[in-house]
Amino acid sequence: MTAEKSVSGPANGAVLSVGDVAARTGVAVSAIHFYERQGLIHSIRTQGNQRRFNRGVLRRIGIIKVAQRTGIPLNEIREALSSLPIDRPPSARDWRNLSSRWRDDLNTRIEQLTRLRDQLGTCIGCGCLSLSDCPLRNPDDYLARDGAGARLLESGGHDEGAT
Amino acid sequence: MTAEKSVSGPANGAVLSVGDVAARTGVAVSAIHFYERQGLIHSIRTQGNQRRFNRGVLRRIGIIKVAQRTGIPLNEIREALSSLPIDRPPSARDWRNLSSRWRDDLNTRIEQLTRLRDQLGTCIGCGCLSLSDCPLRNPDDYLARDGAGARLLESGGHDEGAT
DNA sequence: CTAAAACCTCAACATATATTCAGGTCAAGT
DNA sequence: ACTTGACCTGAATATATGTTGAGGTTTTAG
Repeated sequence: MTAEKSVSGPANGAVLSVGDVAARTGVAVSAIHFYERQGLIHSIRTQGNQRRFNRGVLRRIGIIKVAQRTGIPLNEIREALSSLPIDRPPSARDWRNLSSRWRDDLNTRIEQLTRLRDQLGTCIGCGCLSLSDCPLRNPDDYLARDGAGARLLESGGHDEGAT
Repeated sequence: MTAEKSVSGPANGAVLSVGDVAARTGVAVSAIHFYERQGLIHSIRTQGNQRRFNRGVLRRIGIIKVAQRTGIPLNEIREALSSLPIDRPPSARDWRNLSSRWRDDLNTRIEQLTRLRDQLGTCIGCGCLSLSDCPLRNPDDYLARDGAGARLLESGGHDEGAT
Protein backbone atom coordinates (compact mmCIF):
# COMPACT_ATOMS: atom_id res chain seq x y z
CA MET A 1 0.00 0.00 0.00
CA THR A 2 1.22 3.38 -0.93
CA ALA A 3 0.13 5.04 2.27
CA GLU A 4 2.05 2.72 4.50
CA LYS A 5 5.14 3.06 2.51
CA SER A 6 4.87 6.80 2.20
CA VAL A 7 4.35 7.50 5.85
CA SER A 8 7.69 6.07 6.65
CA GLY A 9 9.12 7.66 3.55
CA PRO A 10 8.08 7.53 -0.08
CA ALA A 11 10.09 5.18 -2.20
CA ASN A 12 10.00 7.61 -5.08
CA GLY A 13 12.54 9.84 -3.39
CA ALA A 14 11.40 13.23 -2.23
CA VAL A 15 8.01 13.46 -3.86
CA LEU A 16 4.62 12.69 -2.44
CA SER A 17 1.49 11.30 -4.00
CA VAL A 18 -1.81 12.95 -3.32
CA GLY A 19 -2.62 10.22 -0.86
CA ASP A 20 0.61 10.83 0.99
CA VAL A 21 -0.19 14.50 1.25
CA ALA A 22 -3.68 13.73 2.46
CA ALA A 23 -2.35 11.41 5.13
CA ARG A 24 0.24 13.86 6.35
CA THR A 25 -1.90 16.96 6.36
CA GLY A 26 -5.18 15.50 7.45
CA VAL A 27 -6.83 17.10 4.43
CA ALA A 28 -9.05 15.04 2.14
CA VAL A 29 -7.81 14.10 -1.30
CA SER A 30 -10.78 15.88 -2.81
CA ALA A 31 -9.78 19.06 -1.03
CA ILE A 32 -6.23 18.76 -2.29
CA HIS A 33 -7.55 18.48 -5.81
CA PHE A 34 -9.68 21.47 -5.14
CA TYR A 35 -6.82 23.56 -3.79
CA GLU A 36 -4.81 22.72 -6.83
CA ARG A 37 -7.60 23.73 -9.17
CA GLN A 38 -7.80 26.98 -7.26
CA GLY A 39 -4.13 27.59 -7.71
CA LEU A 40 -3.21 27.38 -4.04
CA ILE A 41 -0.83 24.50 -4.49
CA HIS A 42 0.95 22.96 -7.44
CA SER A 43 2.08 19.57 -8.57
CA ILE A 44 3.87 17.88 -11.37
CA ARG A 45 2.63 14.74 -13.06
CA THR A 46 4.07 11.32 -13.54
CA GLN A 47 4.08 9.64 -16.91
CA GLY A 48 0.82 8.04 -15.88
CA ASN A 49 -0.70 11.46 -15.10
CA GLN A 50 -0.67 11.12 -11.37
CA ARG A 51 0.14 14.10 -9.18
CA ARG A 52 3.43 14.35 -7.41
CA PHE A 53 4.06 17.02 -4.81
CA ASN A 54 7.25 18.13 -3.24
CA ARG A 55 7.42 18.46 0.49
CA GLY A 56 6.86 22.19 0.46
CA VAL A 57 3.22 21.50 -0.18
CA LEU A 58 2.78 20.20 3.35
CA ARG A 59 3.71 23.57 4.71
CA ARG A 60 1.55 25.42 2.26
CA ILE A 61 -1.42 23.34 3.24
CA GLY A 62 -0.62 23.93 6.87
CA ILE A 63 -0.72 27.63 6.19
CA ILE A 64 -3.94 27.35 4.27
CA LYS A 65 -5.73 25.59 7.08
CA VAL A 66 -4.48 28.00 9.68
CA ALA A 67 -5.42 31.01 7.60
CA GLN A 68 -8.87 29.58 7.10
CA ARG A 69 -9.28 29.40 10.81
CA THR A 70 -8.70 33.09 11.02
CA GLY A 71 -11.55 33.57 8.59
CA ILE A 72 -9.55 34.43 5.52
CA PRO A 73 -11.15 33.28 2.28
CA LEU A 74 -9.24 31.11 -0.13
CA ASN A 75 -8.83 33.77 -2.76
CA GLU A 76 -6.98 35.96 -0.30
CA ILE A 77 -4.92 33.03 0.85
CA ARG A 78 -4.01 32.33 -2.73
CA GLU A 79 -2.99 35.90 -3.22
CA ALA A 80 -0.86 35.88 -0.11
CA LEU A 81 0.77 32.60 -1.02
CA SER A 82 1.53 33.92 -4.47
CA SER A 83 3.85 36.43 -2.84
CA LEU A 84 6.13 33.59 -1.85
CA PRO A 85 9.21 32.93 -3.96
CA ILE A 86 8.90 30.36 -6.69
CA ASP A 87 12.53 29.60 -7.20
CA ARG A 88 13.62 29.02 -3.62
CA PRO A 89 12.04 27.70 -0.46
CA PRO A 90 10.38 30.47 1.52
CA SER A 91 12.50 31.87 4.30
CA ALA A 92 11.38 32.52 7.84
CA ARG A 93 11.06 36.14 6.85
CA ASP A 94 8.75 35.26 3.98
CA TRP A 95 6.46 33.43 6.33
CA ARG A 96 6.55 36.20 8.86
CA ASN A 97 5.41 38.65 6.24
CA LEU A 98 2.42 36.51 5.55
CA SER A 99 1.53 36.03 9.13
CA SER A 100 1.78 39.68 10.01
CA ARG A 101 -0.75 40.61 7.35
CA TRP A 102 -3.09 38.06 8.74
CA ARG A 103 -2.50 39.03 12.32
CA ASP A 104 -3.70 42.53 11.59
CA ASP A 105 -6.78 41.07 10.05
CA LEU A 106 -7.36 38.91 13.04
CA ASN A 107 -6.91 41.80 15.40
CA THR A 108 -9.51 43.80 13.59
CA ARG A 109 -11.97 40.97 13.76
CA ILE A 110 -11.29 40.35 17.39
CA GLU A 111 -11.96 43.99 18.13
CA GLN A 112 -15.21 43.94 16.23
CA LEU A 113 -16.42 40.87 18.00
CA THR A 114 -15.41 42.26 21.35
CA ARG A 115 -17.32 45.46 20.79
CA LEU A 116 -20.26 43.43 19.62
CA ARG A 117 -20.12 41.31 22.74
CA ASP A 118 -19.96 44.29 25.01
CA GLN A 119 -23.03 45.82 23.48
CA LEU A 120 -25.04 42.69 23.12
CA GLY A 121 -26.55 42.66 26.55
CA THR A 122 -27.21 46.33 26.67
CA CYS A 123 -28.73 46.76 23.28
CA ILE A 124 -30.75 43.62 23.03
CA GLY A 125 -31.93 44.02 26.56
CA CYS A 126 -32.88 47.64 26.39
CA GLY A 127 -34.93 47.72 23.29
CA CYS A 128 -33.13 50.27 21.20
CA LEU A 129 -31.94 48.17 18.28
CA SER A 130 -33.33 50.63 15.82
CA LEU A 131 -31.45 51.09 12.65
CA SER A 132 -30.86 54.75 13.36
CA ASP A 133 -30.21 54.76 17.10
CA CYS A 134 -28.54 51.56 18.11
CA PRO A 135 -24.79 51.12 17.91
CA LEU A 136 -25.36 47.49 17.16
CA ARG A 137 -27.36 48.34 14.11
CA ASN A 138 -25.01 50.93 12.79
CA PRO A 139 -22.47 49.05 10.73
CA ASP A 140 -20.29 52.12 10.25
CA ASP A 141 -19.26 51.56 13.78
CA TYR A 142 -17.69 48.30 12.84
CA LEU A 143 -17.12 48.16 9.16
CA ALA A 144 -17.18 50.54 6.30
CA ARG A 145 -19.81 48.40 4.64
CA ASP A 146 -23.42 49.01 3.78
CA GLY A 147 -26.41 47.48 5.44
CA ALA A 148 -28.32 46.15 2.49
CA GLY A 149 -25.96 43.99 0.50
CA ALA A 150 -24.90 40.41 0.48
CA ARG A 151 -22.64 39.60 3.35
CA LEU A 152 -21.50 36.11 2.89
CA LEU A 153 -18.24 36.38 4.60
CA GLU A 154 -18.94 37.98 7.87
CA SER A 155 -19.45 34.80 9.73
CA GLY A 156 -15.96 33.61 8.87
CA GLY A 157 -15.09 30.29 10.34
CA HIS A 158 -18.03 29.42 12.40
CA ASP A 159 -17.92 26.04 10.84
CA GLU A 160 -14.99 24.51 9.13
CA GLY A 161 -14.17 21.57 7.00
CA ALA A 162 -16.26 19.15 8.98
CA THR A 163 -18.45 16.57 7.27
CA MET B 1 -45.17 56.35 -2.73
CA THR B 2 -45.69 53.77 -0.08
CA ALA B 3 -42.22 54.16 1.31
CA GLU B 4 -42.63 57.84 2.01
CA LYS B 5 -45.88 57.34 3.74
CA SER B 6 -44.77 54.35 5.70
CA VAL B 7 -41.63 55.89 7.07
CA SER B 8 -43.62 58.57 8.74
CA GLY B 9 -46.30 56.05 9.66
CA PRO B 10 -48.35 53.57 7.65
CA ALA B 11 -51.88 54.60 6.83
CA ASN B 12 -53.12 51.05 7.44
CA GLY B 13 -52.83 51.46 11.16
CA ALA B 14 -50.23 49.37 12.93
CA VAL B 15 -49.21 47.00 10.17
CA LEU B 16 -46.35 47.28 7.76
CA SER B 17 -45.96 46.18 4.17
CA VAL B 18 -42.85 44.34 3.15
CA GLY B 19 -41.55 47.53 1.60
CA ASP B 20 -42.09 49.39 4.84
CA VAL B 21 -40.15 46.76 6.71
CA ALA B 22 -37.36 46.89 4.17
CA ALA B 23 -37.15 50.64 4.47
CA ARG B 24 -37.07 50.61 8.24
CA THR B 25 -34.65 47.76 8.74
CA GLY B 26 -32.33 48.36 5.83
CA VAL B 27 -32.85 44.77 4.73
CA ALA B 28 -33.76 43.95 1.13
CA VAL B 29 -37.26 42.81 0.32
CA SER B 30 -35.84 39.61 -1.08
CA ALA B 31 -34.14 38.93 2.22
CA ILE B 32 -37.36 39.52 4.11
CA HIS B 33 -39.10 37.02 1.90
CA PHE B 34 -36.26 34.66 2.53
CA TYR B 35 -36.42 35.06 6.30
CA GLU B 36 -40.09 34.38 6.21
CA ARG B 37 -39.62 31.24 4.14
CA GLN B 38 -37.04 30.15 6.70
CA GLY B 39 -39.46 30.71 9.53
CA LEU B 40 -37.54 33.51 11.19
CA ILE B 41 -40.34 36.01 10.87
CA HIS B 42 -44.04 35.78 10.20
CA SER B 43 -46.71 37.77 8.47
CA ILE B 44 -50.39 37.73 7.72
CA ARG B 45 -51.85 38.38 4.33
CA THR B 46 -54.26 40.90 2.95
CA GLN B 47 -57.19 39.86 0.77
CA GLY B 48 -54.95 40.52 -2.17
CA ASN B 49 -52.28 38.17 -0.76
CA GLN B 50 -49.82 40.81 0.22
CA ARG B 51 -47.80 40.49 3.39
CA ARG B 52 -48.54 42.57 6.42
CA PHE B 53 -46.20 42.61 9.39
CA ASN B 54 -46.71 43.96 12.83
CA ARG B 55 -44.08 46.18 14.32
CA GLY B 56 -42.50 43.40 16.33
CA VAL B 57 -40.89 42.22 13.15
CA LEU B 58 -38.60 45.22 13.12
CA ARG B 59 -37.08 44.09 16.35
CA ARG B 60 -36.80 40.52 15.26
CA ILE B 61 -34.97 41.56 12.15
CA GLY B 62 -32.73 43.76 14.23
CA ILE B 63 -31.88 40.75 16.31
CA ILE B 64 -31.30 38.63 13.27
CA LYS B 65 -28.83 41.04 11.79
CA VAL B 66 -26.96 41.46 15.02
CA ALA B 67 -26.78 37.75 15.63
CA GLN B 68 -25.46 37.24 12.15
CA ARG B 69 -22.68 39.62 12.93
CA THR B 70 -21.63 37.41 15.76
CA GLY B 71 -21.36 34.56 13.30
CA ILE B 72 -24.46 32.66 14.27
CA PRO B 73 -26.10 30.81 11.37
CA LEU B 74 -29.74 31.40 10.58
CA ASN B 75 -30.91 28.03 11.74
CA GLU B 76 -29.59 28.73 15.20
CA ILE B 77 -31.10 32.16 15.14
CA ARG B 78 -34.42 30.67 14.20
CA GLU B 79 -34.18 28.24 17.03
CA ALA B 80 -33.37 30.96 19.49
CA LEU B 81 -36.16 33.20 18.25
CA SER B 82 -38.59 30.35 18.52
CA SER B 83 -38.09 30.46 22.26
CA LEU B 84 -39.79 33.82 22.34
CA PRO B 85 -43.45 33.99 23.33
CA ILE B 86 -46.00 33.96 20.56
CA ASP B 87 -48.91 35.44 22.41
CA ARG B 88 -47.29 38.46 23.98
CA PRO B 89 -44.49 40.84 23.06
CA PRO B 90 -41.16 39.59 24.36
CA SER B 91 -40.09 41.08 27.65
CA ALA B 92 -36.70 42.50 28.45
CA ARG B 93 -35.96 39.26 30.19
CA ASP B 94 -36.81 37.26 27.11
CA TRP B 95 -34.35 39.26 25.10
CA ARG B 96 -31.70 38.99 27.74
CA ASN B 97 -31.98 35.25 27.66
CA LEU B 98 -31.31 35.28 23.98
CA SER B 99 -28.39 37.60 24.22
CA SER B 100 -26.69 35.72 26.98
CA ARG B 101 -26.64 32.54 24.98
CA TRP B 102 -25.06 34.39 22.14
CA ARG B 103 -22.62 36.20 24.32
CA ASP B 104 -21.17 32.93 25.48
CA ASP B 105 -20.80 31.89 21.91
CA LEU B 106 -19.08 35.12 21.08
CA ASN B 107 -16.75 34.81 24.01
CA THR B 108 -15.69 31.40 22.90
CA ARG B 109 -14.99 32.59 19.43
CA ILE B 110 -13.10 35.60 20.65
CA GLU B 111 -10.93 33.36 22.76
CA GLN B 112 -10.22 31.07 19.86
CA LEU B 113 -9.27 33.89 17.62
CA THR B 114 -7.09 35.42 20.27
CA ARG B 115 -5.20 32.23 20.81
CA LEU B 116 -4.85 31.87 17.10
CA ARG B 117 -3.46 35.38 16.83
CA ASP B 118 -0.98 34.84 19.58
CA GLN B 119 0.40 31.76 17.94
CA LEU B 120 0.38 32.97 14.40
CA GLY B 121 3.71 34.69 14.46
CA THR B 122 5.46 32.01 16.39
CA CYS B 123 4.18 29.04 14.52
CA ILE B 124 4.22 30.36 11.01
CA GLY B 125 7.55 31.98 11.58
CA CYS B 126 9.28 29.08 13.20
CA GLY B 127 8.45 26.29 10.84
CA CYS B 128 6.73 23.80 13.04
CA LEU B 129 3.21 23.79 11.59
CA SER B 130 3.22 20.06 11.50
CA LEU B 131 -0.04 18.36 12.06
CA SER B 132 1.22 16.48 15.05
CA ASP B 133 3.42 19.10 16.72
CA CYS B 134 2.00 22.51 16.09
CA PRO B 135 -0.67 23.98 18.34
CA LEU B 136 -2.03 25.79 15.32
CA ARG B 137 -2.65 22.57 13.52
CA ASN B 138 -4.22 20.72 16.36
CA PRO B 139 -7.90 21.61 16.33
CA ASP B 140 -8.61 19.90 19.62
CA ASP B 141 -6.81 22.73 21.19
CA TYR B 142 -9.44 25.15 20.01
CA LEU B 143 -12.61 23.36 19.23
CA ALA B 144 -14.32 20.26 20.27
CA ARG B 145 -15.76 20.16 16.76
CA ASP B 146 -14.76 18.30 13.66
CA GLY B 147 -14.19 14.65 14.02
CA ALA B 148 -14.11 13.01 10.65
CA GLY B 149 -11.57 14.85 8.61
CA ALA B 150 -8.34 15.11 10.46
CA ARG B 151 -6.68 12.00 11.60
CA LEU B 152 -3.48 12.53 13.44
CA LEU B 153 -0.55 10.53 12.33
CA GLU B 154 1.28 8.34 14.70
CA SER B 155 4.23 8.27 12.36
CA GLY B 156 6.62 10.06 14.67
CA GLY B 157 8.87 11.53 12.01
CA HIS B 158 8.79 15.26 11.56
CA ASP B 159 9.74 16.23 8.10
CA GLU B 160 7.75 19.27 7.29
CA GLY B 161 10.12 21.95 8.32
CA ALA B 162 12.73 21.23 5.71
CA THR B 163 13.38 22.33 2.15
C1' DC C 1 -60.51 55.07 -14.52
C1' DT C 2 -55.99 54.41 -15.58
C1' DA C 3 -51.19 53.99 -15.18
C1' DA C 4 -47.45 53.35 -12.31
C1' DA C 5 -45.50 51.49 -8.29
C1' DA C 6 -45.50 47.88 -5.25
C1' DC C 7 -46.45 43.34 -4.55
C1' DC C 8 -46.90 38.11 -5.51
C1' DT C 9 -44.70 33.23 -6.68
C1' DC C 10 -41.47 30.21 -8.45
C1' DA C 11 -37.22 29.15 -10.52
C1' DA C 12 -32.65 30.00 -11.59
C1' DC C 13 -28.32 32.04 -10.54
C1' DA C 14 -24.47 33.47 -7.50
C1' DT C 15 -20.60 32.61 -4.07
C1' DA C 16 -17.45 29.77 -1.26
C1' DT C 17 -15.95 25.46 -0.09
C1' DA C 18 -15.73 21.38 -0.76
C1' DT C 19 -17.64 16.01 -1.28
C1' DT C 20 -19.46 12.26 -3.92
C1' DC C 21 -20.07 9.56 -7.86
C1' DA C 22 -19.44 7.42 -12.41
C1' DG C 23 -16.50 5.64 -15.54
C1' DG C 24 -11.99 4.68 -16.54
C1' DT C 25 -6.49 4.28 -15.73
C1' DC C 26 -2.17 3.22 -13.13
C1' DA C 27 0.85 0.83 -10.08
C1' DA C 28 2.26 -2.71 -6.96
C1' DG C 29 2.14 -7.11 -4.40
C1' DT C 30 1.81 -12.06 -5.07
C1' DA D 1 -0.19 -11.68 -15.28
C1' DC D 2 -3.72 -10.57 -12.36
C1' DT D 3 -6.01 -8.36 -8.79
C1' DT D 4 -6.60 -4.67 -5.92
C1' DG D 5 -6.06 -0.30 -4.18
C1' DA D 6 -4.74 4.32 -5.44
C1' DC D 7 -5.40 7.56 -8.82
C1' DC D 8 -7.56 10.36 -12.83
C1' DT D 9 -11.37 13.70 -14.78
C1' DG D 10 -15.66 15.90 -14.98
C1' DA D 11 -20.19 16.51 -13.40
C1' DA D 12 -23.44 16.65 -9.93
C1' DT D 13 -24.61 17.48 -5.18
C1' DA D 14 -24.41 19.91 -0.73
C1' DT D 15 -24.86 24.03 2.50
C1' DA D 16 -25.74 28.86 3.67
C1' DT D 17 -27.42 33.09 2.30
C1' DG D 18 -29.47 35.48 -0.34
C1' DT D 19 -30.42 38.15 -5.42
C1' DT D 20 -32.42 38.40 -9.96
C1' DG D 21 -35.73 37.76 -13.33
C1' DA D 22 -40.04 36.37 -15.59
C1' DG D 23 -44.70 36.60 -15.65
C1' DG D 24 -48.71 38.06 -13.38
C1' DT D 25 -51.73 40.73 -9.57
C1' DT D 26 -52.86 44.51 -6.25
C1' DT D 27 -52.88 48.97 -4.58
C1' DT D 28 -52.62 53.73 -4.94
C1' DA D 29 -52.08 58.45 -6.88
C1' DG D 30 -53.87 61.56 -9.99
